[in-house]
Amino acid sequence: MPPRALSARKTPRQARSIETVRAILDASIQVLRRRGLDRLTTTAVAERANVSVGTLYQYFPNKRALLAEVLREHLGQVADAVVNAARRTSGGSRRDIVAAVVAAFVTAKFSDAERSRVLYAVAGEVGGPGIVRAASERARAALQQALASASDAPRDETVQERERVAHMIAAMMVGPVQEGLAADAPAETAVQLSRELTLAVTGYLEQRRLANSV
Amino acid sequence: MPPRALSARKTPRQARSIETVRAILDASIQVLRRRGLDRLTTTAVAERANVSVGTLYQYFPNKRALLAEVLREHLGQVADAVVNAARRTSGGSRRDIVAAVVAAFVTAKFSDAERSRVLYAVAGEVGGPGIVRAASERARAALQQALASASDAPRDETVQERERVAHMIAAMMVGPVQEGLAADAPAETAVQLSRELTLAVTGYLEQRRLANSV
Amino acid sequence: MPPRALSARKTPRQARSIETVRAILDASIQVLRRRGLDRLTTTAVAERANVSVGTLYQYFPNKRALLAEVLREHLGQVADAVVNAARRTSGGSRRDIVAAVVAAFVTAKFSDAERSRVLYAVAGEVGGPGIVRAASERARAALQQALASASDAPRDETVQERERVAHMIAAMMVGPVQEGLAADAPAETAVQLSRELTLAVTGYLEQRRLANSV
Amino acid sequence: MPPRALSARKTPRQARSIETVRAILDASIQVLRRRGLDRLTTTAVAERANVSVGTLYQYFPNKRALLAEVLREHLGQVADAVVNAARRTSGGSRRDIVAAVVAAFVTAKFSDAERSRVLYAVAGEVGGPGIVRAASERARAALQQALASASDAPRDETVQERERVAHMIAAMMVGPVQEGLAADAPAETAVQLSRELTLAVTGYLEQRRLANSV
DNA sequence: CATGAATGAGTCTTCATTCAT
DNA sequence: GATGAATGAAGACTCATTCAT
Repeated sequence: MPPRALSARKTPRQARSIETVRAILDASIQVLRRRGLDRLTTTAVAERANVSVGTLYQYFPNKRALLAEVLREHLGQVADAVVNAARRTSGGSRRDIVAAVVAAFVTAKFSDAERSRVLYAVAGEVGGPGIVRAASERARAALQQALASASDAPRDETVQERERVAHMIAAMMVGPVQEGLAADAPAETAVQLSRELTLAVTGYLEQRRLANSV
Repeated sequence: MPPRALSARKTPRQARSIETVRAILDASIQVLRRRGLDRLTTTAVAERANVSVGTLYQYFPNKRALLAEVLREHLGQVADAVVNAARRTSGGSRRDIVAAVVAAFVTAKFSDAERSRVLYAVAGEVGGPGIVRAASERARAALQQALASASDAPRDETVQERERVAHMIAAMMVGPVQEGLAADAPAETAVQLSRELTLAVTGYLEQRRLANSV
Repeated sequence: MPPRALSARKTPRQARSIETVRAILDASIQVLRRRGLDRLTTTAVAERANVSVGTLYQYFPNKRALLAEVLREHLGQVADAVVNAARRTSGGSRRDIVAAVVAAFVTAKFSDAERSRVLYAVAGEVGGPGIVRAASERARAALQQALASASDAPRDETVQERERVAHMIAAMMVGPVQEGLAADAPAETAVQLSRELTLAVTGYLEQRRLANSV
Repeated sequence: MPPRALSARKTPRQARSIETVRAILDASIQVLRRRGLDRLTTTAVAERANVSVGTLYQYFPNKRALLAEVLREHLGQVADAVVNAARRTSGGSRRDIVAAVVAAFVTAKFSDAERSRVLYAVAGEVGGPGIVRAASERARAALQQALASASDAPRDETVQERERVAHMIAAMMVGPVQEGLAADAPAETAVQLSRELTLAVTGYLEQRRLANSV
């Protein structure tokens, strides 16, 4: 695997190294919080992580790679949550699957709301969209599989349709969650949001069934 | 780019001035396309607009205000389209209203897909979220009013519920459209997307009715 | 007289022109007051004078010439006051001459204290020292002549000595007045200052006599 | 140059750093000499100091702070000289104190005449007057104390009067020295100047005594 | 491996000055 | 003569990245 611009320069093996990388990653989010993306400097990140800039560059080839990693990690966790929910409910009713996935997504995003919020800008950066796509692709695949295995899955659906549906569902959740995060909404919003989103997704599936059965 | 005034420095009155501002605004999008947000320089914009940097600064107090205006204009047009669709179908069935609004939103976004795409990063910038909120607020209000006046509007819905619903619908559309734009999808996608989104929104309303009538 | 960088571009003959130049000169001082020398722009001056920049450049070849004129005018008035005082008291006692000259200088400087204060920075600019020298030269010459004609003038003083003395006296007044202006001192300070300065100058002359008579 | 911090960004601890700061400070004066204040650019200073602009900004937050430091250093040295002279002659006759202080001031100013000269413009800048005041305040305090302790100090003088006198003396010296520096005068002038100033100051004290004893 | 001083290309922004109307 | 939009050279300042210690 040749070194690429957006991947880490070296995979840390030592415990010490792992801690350092952890500190840098966390510090990045702190700085993102306090100063915003366009005033995030590598020096500021290093300072907050209590390491020198040189050390930062020991683990990340450049600033973009650092931010990419931060984003990747966050989205990875969110995707993990969704994948787990999908697997856990696999074989259940479509409504149960949907409810679980929606709840997992919303919870993951709101568990560290500020982080999710500040990372929004990073997602728009160069390379960001690709990372977003990768994560959502993974989530989508799990969701698609779960829905296909649902006890009440429609038998006559093509793979292509299933893909499209899973895509839609994954995408549908993004906007409302983003807006919920942007508002100064507490945990209460999250619950509210889960319910509404579940209704929306369930309703979408229902409408599709009706439309197809005509 | 430190936070500063986001409004224009001088409102152009002369025909000549209007053309100049137009050129600058358009050039900004060109540069956004070719170089991306983080390599967008005021000099590059001025050059592409065939004016001097000085002239650019005659109309915009700083770079951020310029980008804010570009975003504001774009979102304004989208909001206009949605508002018109909502007004046009006001009094009709909820399904018709939804179909019209969804179609208007998708069409507006896809009519200049590249512009929509590149502006995504700008929306994440400082100040961007506020502009996004302003536009979506306008769209949401129109949608809410139209739904309230729908021939099949539920009588027992509170204003608060109506607001929440309109909010959800407006937010639901964002993700799928954004993803559709990110893909190299042609006009075909837009049609597809409209249909699916209409199903989703209609389904959402339907589910809410069922849930409330229990 | 060929056009030089620091002189006005054209001597205004018309009443209208004179008013305009007056307005520009006054506006310069206003701007100096409100924004300070390094934030004084030709546009700001023109605006405050209610003329266009173009008009300003009709009367002054460049910014430096404008500021030079402002300084020249101010120092000219001060020099005039001193010259008049010297002439008026010519033939009187040295003490009377000194008292009159000191009072004239202090009064002229304090009559528009703020103007004197803001012009201090201008005097340090390129060309400023020359203008200062010209004005003080004129004042010094008058003072020298008056002292030479004093009823109690020492008979055995060489021209060179007289020149040196007049120089010293003129220079001695500068520091205390400058400092008085820098403080937020009211008119009271001016009176105080005149007295002290008169003592100092008189004392200086007295000491010189004693020294010479030894 | 908007008003900002006038103090150093980072206090140099390393020997290397101290040298660097020294080089920058000296280079500033060189540039002031060759190009004058208004053509002094941070780049030019950095170049002459053989460092990069970045390094300059590592030690000074902005251009103004740099110039302020240059001025502060110069005036500090002058004040030191005066303070030392005052302390050294403390307890002696007023004439001796005055002679020593005047000589110290003139010598300090003339020892690097060009530097003194070019710094004149800097003193007029925003922030300059404050620095000047601070230095002269220190000098004045020392002078006041020395005069109070003089063997021939008037017993009936109030503290307020003593303050005023010291103020006057400190201020009186400024003008003649400034003018002496502006002329292309060599060391000879300095001697001449010291003598005349001593006469003036002594005369001032004498006149005050006469005035008070009436 | 860590450090952090040094680098300097790259940006934004200002403003004196011109000149077509 | 007056206007003020346009110009663009110039300058302050930042910050990702390197590398000698």
